[in-house]
This record gives sequence, C-alpha cells and structure tokens, in this order.
Amino acid sequence: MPLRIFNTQTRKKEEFHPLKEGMAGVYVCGITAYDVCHVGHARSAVVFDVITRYLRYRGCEVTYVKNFTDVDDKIIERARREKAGIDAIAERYIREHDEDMEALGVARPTVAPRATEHIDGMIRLIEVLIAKGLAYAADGDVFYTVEKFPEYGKLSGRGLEDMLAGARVDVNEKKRNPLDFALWKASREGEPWWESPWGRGRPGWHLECSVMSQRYLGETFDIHGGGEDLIFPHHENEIAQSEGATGKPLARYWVHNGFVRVNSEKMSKSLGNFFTIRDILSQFHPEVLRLFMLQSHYRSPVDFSDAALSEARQGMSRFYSTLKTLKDLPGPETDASAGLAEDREPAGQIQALRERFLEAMDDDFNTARAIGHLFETVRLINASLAGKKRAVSRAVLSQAEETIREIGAVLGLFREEADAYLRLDREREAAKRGLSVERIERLIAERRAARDAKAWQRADEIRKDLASQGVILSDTHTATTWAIA
RNA sequence: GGCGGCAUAGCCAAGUGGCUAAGGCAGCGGUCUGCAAAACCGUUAUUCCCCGGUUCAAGUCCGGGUGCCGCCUCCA
Repeated sequence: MPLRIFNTQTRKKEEFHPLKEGMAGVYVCGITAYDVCHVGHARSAVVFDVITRYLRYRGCEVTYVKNFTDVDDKIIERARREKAGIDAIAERYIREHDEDMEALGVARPTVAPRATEHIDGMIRLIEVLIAKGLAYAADGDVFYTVEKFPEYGKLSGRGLEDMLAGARVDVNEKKRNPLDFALWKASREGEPWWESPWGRGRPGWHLECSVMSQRYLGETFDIHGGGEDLIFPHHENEIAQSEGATGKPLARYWVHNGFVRVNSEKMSKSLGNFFTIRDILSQFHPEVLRLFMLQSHYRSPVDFSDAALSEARQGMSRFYSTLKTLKDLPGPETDASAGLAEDREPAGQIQALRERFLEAMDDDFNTARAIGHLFETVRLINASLAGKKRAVSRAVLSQAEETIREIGAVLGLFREEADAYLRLDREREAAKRGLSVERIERLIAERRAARDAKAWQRADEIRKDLASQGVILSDTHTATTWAIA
C-alpha cells in the first residue's frame, strides 16, 4: 500500500512516489524570529515532525529543511524598539524557538538555514530573473513581474483578474502591476543592508525560501509544507521565483496544516488571542499538547481551550496507566495463560495494531484514526488483564507494549517512563491547584491508620475531604495511591 | 467583492458510495471494592445542517440554501 498525501495544488490525495526511491526532500517554512512562538507554531512543527518521522519509519531517508527568517520588517521594528541589533533579536528568538521545539519533542531539522546566510544566492537568483525578463529594478527596489509568469496563481487556484478584483494591495508607484512583489528592497536609514547591483538593500521575504530550498534540496524536491496561510502569497511567489528561474517544478507535493483556533477564530499575533508554547508547557506535559493536536487531522482546524487540553490529559493518563500496568506485569515465564484458545481473537486484534497504524497513516497521515486504534488496543489489553475470559498471553502483551511504544515514537508520544509521567502529572496538577503534596500524604497516612483500626467513618471523611479538592485516592492491598482528577 | 474550506451524539472527533456510523471525554446502569478510584461490561446518532437530484445503494457524489471559518495585508 502506497502512502497517499493530499496535495494542495491538485486538491486531491495522490500516491507519494519520491523523486529518488527511498529518499525524500522536505522543506518547511519556519518562523520569522521576532517574538516567542505560540501554539499555532507548535502545531505546524508537530505536524511536520510527525510527517518526517513517519516517512523515516517507512524507511525513507529524509532531508528535512526548516528555515529561519532573520531579516524582515518586524525584526527591524523590534530591534529599533529595544535599541538592539537585528542579529541580536533574531538570535534570541531562534534560541527560544529551539528550546520550545526541544521541549515539545520535535526532532531537529537536518538543516536549519537562515536567510542572512544566503544573501549572495538571493542576488544571483534576482539576476537570473531580471535576465529572463521576469523581474525589473526600480529605483533601488526589484520587483517580480507577475504577468510574465503565466502559471501565477496555480497553487492557490486564482487568476490575476480575480486577485485584482479584490485588490487590497498596497499602492506602490514603483510597481508596474499592483500584484508584483518585492524581491529586493532598498534599505532606508537605520535599516540593515547588503551591497547589491541595485544599491544597498535587503531581500524580500519570499526569496529566501526559493534560494535555500534549491541550495539544500535541489531545483525540484518532494514535499513543501507550511501553515495554510502561506499558500498565498508566500508559496505562490516561491513558485513564481523558482520555476520562473529554473523552468522546473519546485515541489511535487504541497502540504499545508490547518490553524489552531481560539473560540472559532484563528490564533494569531495580530488578534492577540495567542498562548505561547511556554505558557502551555508550564500547565501541561508536552505530550498532552501533542495528543490534543494529533487527535484531529492535520488539515482540520483545532479549537484550543483549557477544557480541550484537560481532555487530552485524561487520554494521556489512560495510555500511561496501561503502560505502567504492562511494565509491572510479571515475566512470561510465570505465564499460565499461554496458548489458551480464547487467546486467539483478542491477541490477533492486538497484533493487528501495527498494520492498522500503517493503514491510517498511509491515508494522508491520519493520526486521529491511528490514535483511535491505540485506544482500542489499550481497551483490549485492559480487558484481558481484568477478566479471565479474555486472557491473553504475556508474550502477546509484551509485544503489544513494544508496538505501542514503537508507534508512540512516530507520533512523539510515550517518550516517558510510565511511573515518571504519572508522578510528574500528579505533582504538576497539585501545584496548579495550590495543593500541598505534604499535606495530602499526611492525610493519607492518617487515613491508613484509621483503616487499620477499621475506623471507616474517619477514613471516608478523609477521602471525601481530599476528593472535594480533586484528589482521588485508590486503595490497593499494599498501599494507597493518589491522583488528581 | 473574488477564491477556498468546514457542518457527524452533551462536547471533541474519524469516516476512502455498500456488512451493526471508529476512538476519546462527560453522563447513566452494572461487575470489582469495607466505601471508593482505576479497569472492565452495557448504554448514549432510526433527521450524519436544510431542500432537491444521480444511483440497486449516499454521511460519503451533483445542484441550491443556511450557518461558521480562512486566504486575498505580516502571519504556522
């Protein structure tokens, strides 16, 4: 079964056949380094992290390029406001970005190039475009002449006339057509600049991706990705630049992730309705955030809220509880259930997990379905452990654990030891509610004494008291454990 | 105004025309338990937004309507 990917350009799912068998070149547009990253950036990062991990899981050797835009109006503005250099600003937010990604468990790209390291390449590309009549210099600026590229609009599915009709484009006297976009901008007083054939200036935003993708992945590569807001104009302009210069297709599959919303509105800097990755990771384990996102398909919007994250947290607890149970199981040598006839059906279903995972992921990276299969497997495992009727051999169970971990690695989940996860979760939640772990444990000790004395009334009083604060106790033969609801 | 997307149970959500419409959360009943929790079992969509059409067969395809969202300006 081949992998099928939804291609924005054709609006269809297409079979994925990389340019070179067993290899894949992936380019994803990264951030502009002018501020800390929010949950929207996290989603894009997690989506493409899972995509590259899955391609690798399927045996593909992936070169994953994700760029940093380190020169741009917003960085310049911030630098001016803080009376700092743009490189200091960019450096700071690139470092913070890297820390956030590390915390989210996002694997590092193969190459993370920066725009300012590729100014020479950009100037060369502009020269090619001018030579081909696709660009023109005007008073220190250089513009791409959109009318000369007949395929302009093919990615976003619009024609030049359509776009002019809506015309919310800034009026610029120097442009021949209002839709022409800047390849090079003359630098004004106090702005960073590089020498160029058109005078001192700085690159336009779209140019860097054309140059860097070609530099690291070649003229044509396999997958180009980013948030869906980049389809137009950013990716459309990249196509115009790259294909205009080389005459060859830029990317073979265009992949765009949906937005994170807050109250049904796009989470964005300009609306001010954003949560930074740091904010959220101080409240929830990174895998909770990942599960929340991966339970929806990557192209759908997801509505972000505290309640939604709490639900995802419940899900993670369910997974880790089962993983803990499996880990605590005695070894297969003490197994009396091996070879039982009843073993076959549930065992078969548990063993089919890997197959179902592949099937779901091969269908345009359907992580939501894949996670559904994980939950189903968890239920089967728990059922086999709970009842004697559905007993499954230990060998099958430990194999299931291995498969769950293996699949988790592709999704970036279950990276923790179960005990450690559950303990950390408990402590984090207790802290959120301002509960003292010391006091809880003191009450548990008191309750144990009461139980030993069969003073059930006092024991239940303590249980109720703690429960009212969200602390749930559970008694086993040997001890009492606690968790936060 | 132009272009595009979405609408599935109380909530989140998958669903590639064809057996009983995944899964999670919440709820209810039960098993287990001194009482609980977890776990398990059962239960919760005979209008899959509305109207029409194609088909032996439609949540799934086509047309129209309603509602929400996105892009067209920096944006993951």
